[in-house]
Amino acid sequence: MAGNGQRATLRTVAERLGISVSTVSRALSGQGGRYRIRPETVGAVRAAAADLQFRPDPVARGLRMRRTHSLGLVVPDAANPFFAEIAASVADAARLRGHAVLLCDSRETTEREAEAVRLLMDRKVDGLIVCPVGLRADHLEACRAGGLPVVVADRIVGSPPLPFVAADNAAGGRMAAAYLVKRGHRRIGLLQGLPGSTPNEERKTAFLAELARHGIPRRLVPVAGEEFSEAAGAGAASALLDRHPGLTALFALSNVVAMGALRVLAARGISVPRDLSILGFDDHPYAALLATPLTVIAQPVEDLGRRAAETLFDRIEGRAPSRARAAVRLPVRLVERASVAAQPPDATKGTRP
Amino acid sequence: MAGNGQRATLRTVAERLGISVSTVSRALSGQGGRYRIRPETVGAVRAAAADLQFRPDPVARGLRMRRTHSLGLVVPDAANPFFAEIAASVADAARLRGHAVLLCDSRETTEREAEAVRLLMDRKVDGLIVCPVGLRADHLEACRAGGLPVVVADRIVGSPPLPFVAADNAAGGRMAAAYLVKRGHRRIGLLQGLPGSTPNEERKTAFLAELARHGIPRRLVPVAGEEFSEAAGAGAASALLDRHPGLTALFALSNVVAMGALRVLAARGISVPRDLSILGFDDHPYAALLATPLTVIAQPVEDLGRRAAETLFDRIEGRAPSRARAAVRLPVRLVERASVAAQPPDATKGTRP
DNA sequence: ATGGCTTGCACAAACGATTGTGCTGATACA
DNA sequence: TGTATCAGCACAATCGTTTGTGCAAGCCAT
Repeated sequence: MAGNGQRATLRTVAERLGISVSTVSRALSGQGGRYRIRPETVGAVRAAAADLQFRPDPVARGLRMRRTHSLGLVVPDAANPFFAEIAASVADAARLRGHAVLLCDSRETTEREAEAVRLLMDRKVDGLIVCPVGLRADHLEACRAGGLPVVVADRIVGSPPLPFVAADNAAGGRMAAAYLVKRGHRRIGLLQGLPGSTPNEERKTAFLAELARHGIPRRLVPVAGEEFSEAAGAGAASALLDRHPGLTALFALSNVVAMGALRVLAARGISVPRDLSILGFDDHPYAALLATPLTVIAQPVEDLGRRAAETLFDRIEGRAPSRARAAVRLPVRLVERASVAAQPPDATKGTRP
Repeated sequence: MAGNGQRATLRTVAERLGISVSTVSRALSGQGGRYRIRPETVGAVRAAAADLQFRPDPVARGLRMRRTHSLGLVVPDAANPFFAEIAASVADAARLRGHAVLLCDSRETTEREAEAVRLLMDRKVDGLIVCPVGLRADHLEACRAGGLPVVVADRIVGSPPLPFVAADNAAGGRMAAAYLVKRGHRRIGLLQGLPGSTPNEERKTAFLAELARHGIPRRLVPVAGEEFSEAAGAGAASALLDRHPGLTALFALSNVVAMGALRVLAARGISVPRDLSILGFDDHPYAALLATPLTVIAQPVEDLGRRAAETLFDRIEGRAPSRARAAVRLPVRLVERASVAAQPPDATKGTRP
């Protein structure tokens, strides 16, 4: 071991052995056979490289190869447990492949997201995983056009859709409706997230359709909410409570929306599930420890990140043509806790809420 | 605008103007004055660059300049709300400086942490923010020795300590003790995290000292727990409850430890704070919505990340010599909710628990 | 002995930026 | 007229890799 301060480069190794850099490069990259390097030479190179603790410089390699072995991850809010878990699982998947993860937080704005995408493209990441904020996807389409593999997670954007990994939102919506009905609820309010976004529309549409199948037409189901945020969830809950006092249950289309609702219920002294039942979309680590353990439709968040990374690697490594459409749907499941009460069948069935 | 598919390089710009790359480089980097480039030339270069949408390649620049304008962030668990929020604030601070953030998750093991540090050093990050897992810090000392700026956050490691940004743990310990005593508690158990780690020792020492000042000697304060994890917190809570049934309050030294304790209390049907009071270290977004809104010693988590990034940039940009010791302490505060009951003064005062 | 084939490696050109050092023409000055 | 000075730019090396091609030496066959 020759720890002479400076980092070893190919040249260091080559000079020590009195051979050329190209030979060293080929010997180390396993191209010894293809380029007819003598096995003894390869052995000597390996030994010298190990001895000098040679590690190829990813920056130089990136310049030459136009591949940086890194990928970009853009999330709307890195502090949100949902995206934090996605980040964790993406980081893990990337590590296994020897890739680095460049993390950007779009702070829930499309401008920041576009800026992040530009930054990451400039940095020559090999691929991009984006949990898009909103509805437009020009900047993402541009990546695809530029030949940069992109996979979106959670939400689906673009037409035709960009390759995506998402939860089976429709199934979740149906399960939610069926469950609430089974528990005897018929006057149900819907706390939605961002209207027009895929998770919102898929969940909402399936939910309303399933309610309709059970004899509750959609005009009897009040809907409120304008985005996926705690504040919007609180606002939506307040609005619904004020305008439709007869509701017995609320279905919140995301974890933060549910949390916003819980805060206003707590503030108003409304007891869950005695006075009002709540069903949420998205689980989170502390849902079971809440004042009322929250019953939820849980997404497999960790899988979401892992599958997104795998889908991306398929494209990066050319196993899937980058023009191919990937469409991965992950199953959701109902986690029954205590926030949805069994509602005694009542006479007001079908009453306009 | 000439969108001819390929990205513009310095050469593209130079050729369009019929001048050399070096002139273009200097004109764009504001070195026009130092190198006596004619102002009209500079203007023409700027215009052409804008027209061609030239953006310098960070990879090539990184190779030449040995500065990548990126920084590494290593956390023990990216999905933990505490570290997720640190990640979010670091990402934001980095964005403001035009730096990218490379995120690594050490999964709470020192080996992974060392591996991550190696990866990041290889990638030539300009600096490193590490939330260390454990007690040893050889790999971090090695960075410092190698001239790579390092700042540790949350925990303090190394001797002499690496530059750090941490909460005022001792003050937190004192506040906790004083508060519990003020509420009438005298038989108190301590649920610790990783023994030997700085947050743990600072919090514990100050807590026990303050209790002693109030006439509760440390031999009367049972301590359990071996690491900062929910499982360990649960185990420690079980052990304390079994061996010291007379306790009226528990002080948990981290958020996850408190959560573990809450789970066993819930499982055992012990009501908080009626049967037992709980005080936690670390706030989190949903603490107020828990079955019993948790009273905590809150750390300014966002500041922790931001200050760590700022401290790092000071070193990267040479404002602080990298041999200088940075030692930033951030104030903590008591957030009073409902998990600590006022304990009636009792006759068993001083009784061995 | 000579031509051709293989073996085993070296040379050099990229990749795209930065930067020290020339080099040329014009002006100024003696 | 000769030369010193300066403006204004070009040339080329460099960072550390990868990779197409060239080129000697050895071997075989004729």
